[in-house]
Amino acid sequence: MTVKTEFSIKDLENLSSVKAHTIRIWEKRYNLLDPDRTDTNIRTYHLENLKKLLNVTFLYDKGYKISKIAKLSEQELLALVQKEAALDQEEFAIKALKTSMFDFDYGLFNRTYDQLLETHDFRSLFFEVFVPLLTDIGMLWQTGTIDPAHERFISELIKQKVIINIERAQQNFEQKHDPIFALYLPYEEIHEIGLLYVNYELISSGFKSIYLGANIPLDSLFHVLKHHPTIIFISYFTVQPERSTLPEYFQEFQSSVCASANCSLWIMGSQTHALDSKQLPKSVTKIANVEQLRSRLETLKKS
DNA sequence: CTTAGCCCCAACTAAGTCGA
DNA sequence: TCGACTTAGTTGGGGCTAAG
Repeated sequence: MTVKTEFSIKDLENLSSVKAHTIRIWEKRYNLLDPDRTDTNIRTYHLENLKKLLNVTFLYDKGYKISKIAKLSEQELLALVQKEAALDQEEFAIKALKTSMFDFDYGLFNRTYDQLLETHDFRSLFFEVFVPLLTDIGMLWQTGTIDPAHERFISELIKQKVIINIERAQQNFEQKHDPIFALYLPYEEIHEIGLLYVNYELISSGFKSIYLGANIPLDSLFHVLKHHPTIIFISYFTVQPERSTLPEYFQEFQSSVCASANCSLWIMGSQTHALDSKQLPKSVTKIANVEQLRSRLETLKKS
């Protein structure tokens, strides 16, 4: 069997569903393709032309203007196609994960997760799929579309995946950098996924961490500090402590936890977003997002 | 010689954008 | 918000060529 290497404009029309007329006008107006010609001026296309046209129509169907597509270089075109394809996959995965939530279907959840891992590392999976999923679920939960059992079910599964990845990172862990971090949640704070993910970031960046977990009163921190005087605490506030009591909380941290030692607390989470960094006590640092956390870790690595 | 397919050009239509 | 301009796709006509 011989492989077809030359195509007529009609072939391209059939393969791409773009009218031959339109292909000609795209060539004329935007120099989209540059086919060879026969002696009698008939267009003949190569496989490369076909591939390009299929990429162009893929983007075109996504709503990109033909004039914009035409301005892209070959590399830009390819990159954009890959990005859109990834978005497609992620959107599809989020739908599948929601379905798994409604059916309490572990199998579907795990299959979807494994599939995503073929094209994503855990970090991008977490941010491109899990975070949007959790945001959506937050909405559904507020509007009463789902009940708490669904929300718990999916959150626990996500938590498990973060934990598995922490464990994996711990297995070939070697502490490369100081200082040590201690992670905890304050009283009544129920959202643990964010903090777990922070733990994952720390360990995979070569920092040692002590994961204290939920419902940790401030005086427990004091005891940790006795063993590790240079430790940095990280906490994640999404519902607790309440915004109005935050200054009080920081005050108490300052006076009862780090009375004599020099210590610091990094705070993350939605409850902290409105805080003004300048008004915080000097031992307390607000970290707006994981991006900022990573750049701080980079700085620590260098020192 | 007819027919089908391709070429190019010009004109039309529809939708979107812009500026007074 | 209204008319002018821009963008993009379609339609049609006239001409050329190859095949039946």
